Amino acid sequence: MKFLSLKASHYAALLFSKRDLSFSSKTQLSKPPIQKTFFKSSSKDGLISRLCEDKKYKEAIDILCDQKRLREAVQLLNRIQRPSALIYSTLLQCCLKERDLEQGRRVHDHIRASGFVPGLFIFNRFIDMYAKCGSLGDAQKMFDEMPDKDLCSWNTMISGYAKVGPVDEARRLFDEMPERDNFSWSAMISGYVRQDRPREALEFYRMMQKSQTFKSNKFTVSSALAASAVVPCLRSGKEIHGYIMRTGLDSDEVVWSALMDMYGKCGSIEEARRVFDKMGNRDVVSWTAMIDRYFEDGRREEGFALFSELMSSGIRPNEFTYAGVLNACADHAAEDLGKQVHGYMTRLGFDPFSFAASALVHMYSKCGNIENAKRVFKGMPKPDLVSWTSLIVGYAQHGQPNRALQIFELLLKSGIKPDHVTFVGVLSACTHAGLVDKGLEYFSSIKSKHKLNRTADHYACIVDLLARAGRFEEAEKIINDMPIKPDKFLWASLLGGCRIHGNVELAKRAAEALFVIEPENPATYVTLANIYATAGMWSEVAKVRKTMDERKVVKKPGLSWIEIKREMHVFTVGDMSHPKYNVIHEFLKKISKRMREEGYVPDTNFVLHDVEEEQKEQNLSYHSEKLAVAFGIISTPPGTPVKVFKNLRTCVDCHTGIKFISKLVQRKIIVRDSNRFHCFENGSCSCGDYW
DNA sequence: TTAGGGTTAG
Repeated sequence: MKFLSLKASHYAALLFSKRDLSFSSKTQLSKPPIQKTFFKSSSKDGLISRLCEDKKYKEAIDILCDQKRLREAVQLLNRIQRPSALIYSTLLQCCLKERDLEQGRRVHDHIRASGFVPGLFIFNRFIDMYAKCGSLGDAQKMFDEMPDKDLCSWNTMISGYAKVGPVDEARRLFDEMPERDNFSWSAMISGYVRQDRPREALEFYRMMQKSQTFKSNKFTVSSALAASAVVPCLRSGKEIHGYIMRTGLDSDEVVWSALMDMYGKCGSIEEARRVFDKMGNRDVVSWTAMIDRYFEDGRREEGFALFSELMSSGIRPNEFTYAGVLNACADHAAEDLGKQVHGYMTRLGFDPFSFAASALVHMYSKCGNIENAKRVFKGMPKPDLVSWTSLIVGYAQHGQPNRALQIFELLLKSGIKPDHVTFVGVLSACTHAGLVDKGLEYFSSIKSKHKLNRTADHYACIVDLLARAGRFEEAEKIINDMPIKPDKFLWASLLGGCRIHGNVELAKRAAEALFVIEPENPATYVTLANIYATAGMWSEVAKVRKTMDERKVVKKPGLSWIEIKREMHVFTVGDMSHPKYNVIHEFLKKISKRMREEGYVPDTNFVLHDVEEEQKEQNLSYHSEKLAVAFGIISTPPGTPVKVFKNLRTCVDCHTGIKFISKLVQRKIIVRDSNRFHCFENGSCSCGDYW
């Protein structure tokens, strides 16, 4: 399972941070400008009852809706003799906003029972509410029942089918429409964008441009820019930019944001920044988009610096902002910074129902602080599927796979339906626990019990599980019978299993498949060579190395990093550039001697080169995770846990070595590698040597 | 007095 994916650009950022290791002083976040808390407003019950006594129901309903007390607001209907259209409209709008279909239906029932005859306006509100609450059937029924339809009814239907439902159905309606206007066109374009069909969105945009009757406006260009960003297509984005400048649409801030975001997503980050700098009215969306584009581009320092600037600008961050920054913290395992962001969120107030809260669970989970992840999760009034899944994955990767499975069972009891990502977490928990048969059961339940389609990820997980356990025949049967094409993750898992069990023949097949899919990935060559090396097949090792040279494949450098006092220290294999290198080296030399006395024997199988044993041992002692662990130990007081992060999987020898180190120095050593967490304590590891 | 746009996670 892909856990920590570092793109080439991320490497650049990490390597850059070797020279300038700390988050710059600008990144030290300043004091928050606003002190305000959501969900702590004093109860307005007294006022509401007074208003009801005075029969001022509309005002009472307004307050209840404002406080998200929709159920009570709808209940008030029973006390009103003849509710006005305005009251129904307010309630429907609130149902729509809260996506509360149940209350929406209750309003509908009330209208039917009361004999109120809805006009066009209320009909349109109903269509909108039903469609956006996900009940397209009801929306369609209302639409068909309407005695008269206006352009707005048609547009509401189109925007509801295109937004949440099948966009092709919206297209059918669009074609059937007696007349169209700008709303109809923009609803279609944005619908295609939302349904992840950006090329068709652009096609629609061009069709509109070509038609003489309709002119593009700020709505259609923003959607078209979003479509260009998703493709991504810089050329069409630039074309739209030109159109915007020619037609004066650049007076709108949303258009500017869309423009900036498009440049960022099309890889022109500098151009995005130029647009951002030129913007007259930057709002929280434009700030958030710019910050996220930096993170996406691996420019962590700039992203955090801009976030810090936002915090002092007086503009209040929203859940998108928090989610973006927290995810960057999660990716870079920057827990201290993540905690700081959490502190700001608590002080400024954040919606515990929102995905900012789930981003917190994710951040703590991925940084290995499962206790905090659990604490945040427990504080959520209604944890969403993402939070549940984050916690499951967190436990799975943190050496408590059985706990992960317990959480999954609790999720099922809560009534929330798991999706395919949840099952990736569940299957990976089984893998980490070595629960092969249990994993097979879950795998089969995805389709039979939960009625979900099994994805390539699920197949990769199950093959991983079987291959690690050495059950290659079953793994091969699943591969042969699967209805979808095996992907690179599946073959890589199989190859990994072959490495553990020294299955040379199957390894060759898996590697061949990988060479077709991604000939540029050095990991395949390295693993295959290691399998040959373990089997003593040195001529084959040489062949693999030759192929690597011919195809100009370069081995991905192993990187480990450690955060000490909010400063990031990055190490590569045999790294001598760190200012404290001498002390680190001295420490490693001394501890190696004590490790041998305790019975440690270096495992030299996993060194690619066919060199003398002694030299191989030398190479191993310089692996980046050992350097980072050593630096962590010498830089912190005795007893402090050491937390190290690695971009690749940890090697067998380092794994054994760190077990010894944890015992000798009496420290808890946590290593997050590209696949999971290893928690070393007193000579053993939480993964139970299963990774 | 209804319908259309930009930031988003496991």
